[in-house]
Amino acid sequence: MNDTRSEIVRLAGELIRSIGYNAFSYADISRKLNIKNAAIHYYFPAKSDLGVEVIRQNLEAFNERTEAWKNLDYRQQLVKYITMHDSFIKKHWVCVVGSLSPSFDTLPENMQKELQHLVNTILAWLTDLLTKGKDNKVFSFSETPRTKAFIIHSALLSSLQMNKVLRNDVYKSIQEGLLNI
Amino acid sequence: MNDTRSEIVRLAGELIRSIGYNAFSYADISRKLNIKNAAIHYYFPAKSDLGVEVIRQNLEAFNERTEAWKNLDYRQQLVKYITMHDSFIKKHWVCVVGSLSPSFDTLPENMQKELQHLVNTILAWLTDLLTKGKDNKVFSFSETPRTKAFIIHSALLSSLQMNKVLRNDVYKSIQEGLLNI
DNA sequence: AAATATACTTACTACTAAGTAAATTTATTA
DNA sequence: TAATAAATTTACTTAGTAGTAAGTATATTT
Repeated sequence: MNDTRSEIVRLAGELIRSIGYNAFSYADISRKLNIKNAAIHYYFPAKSDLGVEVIRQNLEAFNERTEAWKNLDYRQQLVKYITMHDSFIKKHWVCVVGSLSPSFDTLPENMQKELQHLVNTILAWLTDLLTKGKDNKVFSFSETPRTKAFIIHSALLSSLQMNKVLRNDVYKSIQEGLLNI
Repeated sequence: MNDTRSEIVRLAGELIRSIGYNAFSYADISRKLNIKNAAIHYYFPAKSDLGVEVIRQNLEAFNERTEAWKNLDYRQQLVKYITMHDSFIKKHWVCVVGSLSPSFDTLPENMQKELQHLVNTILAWLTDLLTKGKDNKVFSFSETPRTKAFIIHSALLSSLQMNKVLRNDVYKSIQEGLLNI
């Protein structure tokens, strides 16, 4: 993987997190990299190919992280998950899932499939963690682990969105609330 | 307010909830209403004027509803709030806030202001309800009412987004989890 | 050294978007 | 009924957008 290609993907990722998939154009990327529009089409013939690659790399990064956390205790793993996107706050970014989900029906099919795959992977990992943590009395909550996973994931994802709109303390305060299990 | 105008706003609202503000065009609306593009510009010179009106009407509708609920007991009011968007599920719609927030930075300034106003109103109402319910021992939770309001609002909003992506039981299951306070 | 593949640029097509000015039809009022 | 105002169409501009075909310079392989 050469430099230009990975820079394109990196920038596309930033653009998706900050303004969304439909709002960015190949011109946004080519301008910043000092290349021509067509150079991006050389690596990613269709915009959706670039979109798929951003999602794919996000999934890869998630799998690498959770793998790296696997020897931590359950509570520490939950903390890692919940603080995973702390650096997004001052940039006013949302996560890839939070960015793409509301406009899901406008996305090309290959991106829809990849996004579903990403969401399922995240929810499966979190459900598994909550199951083990509950069984071992590390966590205590009344919902099923899967429901609790939905709630935690949803609240986190949308706290990044609220951070864009309100620019206040929502994110920090939701985090504290979620850790309280 | 004449018929054409209100039909334009109604359709714009549907489009925002289903595909988002940036993804819909005046052509989508004019096609369905059998009018010309320019007729929409007569009522809403700029697309952002139409966007503002959709948000404004959403706020108005919220205020009317909460006003209508005010004689119900606290728990019933919470149920009303949490089930407010049940009809969106089979249409795969998200709420206006959930649709516009991720692309907040691409929105024109007048829409940003109106959206902030809407979110603040919702959170203020919900915080107030949770405060009163907690004080009267109707609800029991350990977070502050404001934090709890953030969590409930966030989880709900993003469960609609997840419903678009996963098309399964996320929404119902989050609802049940949230009512359990 | 010749042939070939890689990484682009140039220059374009086809299309869609928001927005506007002027003309025309439809409804309301004097 | 004439004058006026409201609602809309016609016809257009401007400014993008994704995508493509053909060419070129630079490496890499034979």
